[in-house]
Amino acid sequence: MLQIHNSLTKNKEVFTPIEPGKVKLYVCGMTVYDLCHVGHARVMVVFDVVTRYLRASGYDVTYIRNITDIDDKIIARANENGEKIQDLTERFIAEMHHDADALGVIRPDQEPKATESMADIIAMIETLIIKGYAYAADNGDVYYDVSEFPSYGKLSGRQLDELRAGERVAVNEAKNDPLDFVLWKAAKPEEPAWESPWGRGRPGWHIECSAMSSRCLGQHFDIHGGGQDLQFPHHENEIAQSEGAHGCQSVNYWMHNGFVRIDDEKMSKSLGNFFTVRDVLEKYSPEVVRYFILTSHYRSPLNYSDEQLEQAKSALTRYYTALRDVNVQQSVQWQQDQDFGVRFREAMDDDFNTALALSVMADLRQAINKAQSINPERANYLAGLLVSFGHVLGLFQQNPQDFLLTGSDDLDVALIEQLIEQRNQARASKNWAKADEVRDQLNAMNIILEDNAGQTSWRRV
RNA sequence: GGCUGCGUGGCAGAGUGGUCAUGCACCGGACUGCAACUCCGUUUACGCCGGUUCGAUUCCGACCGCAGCCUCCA
Repeated sequence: MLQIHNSLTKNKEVFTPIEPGKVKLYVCGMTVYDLCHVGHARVMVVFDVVTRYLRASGYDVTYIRNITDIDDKIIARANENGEKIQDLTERFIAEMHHDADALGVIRPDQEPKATESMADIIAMIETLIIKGYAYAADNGDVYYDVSEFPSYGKLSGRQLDELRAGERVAVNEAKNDPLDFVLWKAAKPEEPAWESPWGRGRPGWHIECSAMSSRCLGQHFDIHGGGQDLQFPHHENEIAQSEGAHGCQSVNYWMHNGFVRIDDEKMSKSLGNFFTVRDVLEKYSPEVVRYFILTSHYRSPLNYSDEQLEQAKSALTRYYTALRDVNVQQSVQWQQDQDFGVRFREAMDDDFNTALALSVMADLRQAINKAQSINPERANYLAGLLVSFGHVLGLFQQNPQDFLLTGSDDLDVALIEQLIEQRNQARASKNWAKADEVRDQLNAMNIILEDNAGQTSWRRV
C-alpha cells in the first residue's frame, strides 16, 4: 500500500486517489531564461520516478508540468541579450527538453505555458474579485487579500501575524496589507502585456499555476509537487487562489523534494553556486547523474560532489558488468516476483524510498552474479528482473556495452581489438612480459581488460 | 527573531527499542600466469548530556552543530 509524505499534514499517509485507478499530478516546472542546473534535474528525475512508479503500480497517471515563460527575470534576460522574449523562452524550452531527454525523464502529458493560459488566468482573477478574495489597486495591479482566506499559512505552518513580524516583507503602498500578493501586474512601458479588465498587464507568478492546474486537471486533483523552496509563498498562495476561487480543496497530497547542495549550501542561481546539467553531462553519463540523484531519499538534502558522482559511476559499472555477462530475459514483470519484487515494492511504497530500493537491487545484482555459473536460466531471469526494476527508476535501459564504453567515441576500437588480439596471442604462448606490456599500453588509454571464461572484454575507466 | 528539518562507520546513505542495511573505498582469502571481473570474509557507526526502559542509535528533555523557509528560486 503506497504511502506518501504529505507536506500539508507533515505525515506519511496512505495514498488514495480521488478517482480509483487514476492519478492527477501537477509539478511546478521551470522558469525558462537559462539552462537547467542539477537542482532542476532533481525535480525532474524525482517526479519522473514518482510517475513511473505510479504507472507501474497500475495507475493511469496524468502528469502536468508547467512552463513559466513570462516573468521579470525573463524580461530582464531578454533585454540583456537584446533578444526577443519569445526567442529566449523557446530556446531555453528546447534546452530543457534536451537535458530532460538526456536524463531519461519521460515527457509530462502536458506542459502548459503561462503565456498560453491568459484567458484562464484572467477568468480566475475575476472570480477571486467577485468572491471578495482579491481587489484591484489604484496602480492597475490586482492583489490577493490574504486576510480573506482564513487558512492562509496552513501548508507552510505560518500565521499571518508571524509573517507580518518578519522584517523582510517589502512595503508596497498599493497593497492593503504587505502580505497581499500580486495576481496581475500593470504593464510598464516596453514590457509585454495582455489586455485585461484592469488594463494592460501580465500575470503574477502564483496565479499561473492555479489557473493551469485547474484547467488541465480540474479543481480538485491528487498530487502537487515541487521543490521545497516553493512551499512558501508559491504553493501557499496557490492554495489560497485555487481554494478561494473554487470553494473546495484543491490538492490532496503535497510533495516537496529536498535541495541539491554544494558544500552544505543550497545550490541556486542567486547564490551562483550551481552546475548546469550540461556541465555535468560533459563529464558523466546521464545515467550516472540519475543514479546519484536516486541514492538519497527525495526529501533529504543531496550534496553534490565529484566524489559522489564517481561513486555512482562505480556502482553502475558493477550493475552493467553483471548484465553484460548474462542473457537478459525479456519482459519480466517485477510485480510478479515474490522475493525481490516484494522487497522493491515495499521500499517504493514507503514514500518512494529509492535509496532502499537500490539496496534491494544491489542484492539482486549479487544474486545474478552468483547464479551466473551454476544456474544460467535463473541468472537470466534475475537480470530481467533487474532491468524491470530499472525501468521504474529509469536505469539499466541501455545496452551494457554502450554504458561500459561510454565516452569511447574518440577511441580507435579497431586498434584496441587489435591490441587485445596481440595480447591473447602472447598469452597463448605464455609470453607474459609481452602480454602485460600490451595491457599496460591499453591501461594508459584508460581501457580496462577483463579475462572471463576464455573471452577478453574491455571497458572504459 | 519566527517556523521547518537534520546530525549514522573513511565517503555516501537506509533503517530499527534487543540478529544483517546497502553502495563506494580499504584490508584478508578464493579465482587468475599476474591482473581485472566475480565470489567469500573482516574491520570502522549511530553529535553531546540527562531521563524512560530489563535494554536506546531508535522514545522524551536540555545542549551543541548544520541546513532551509520567512524576498526571486526546483
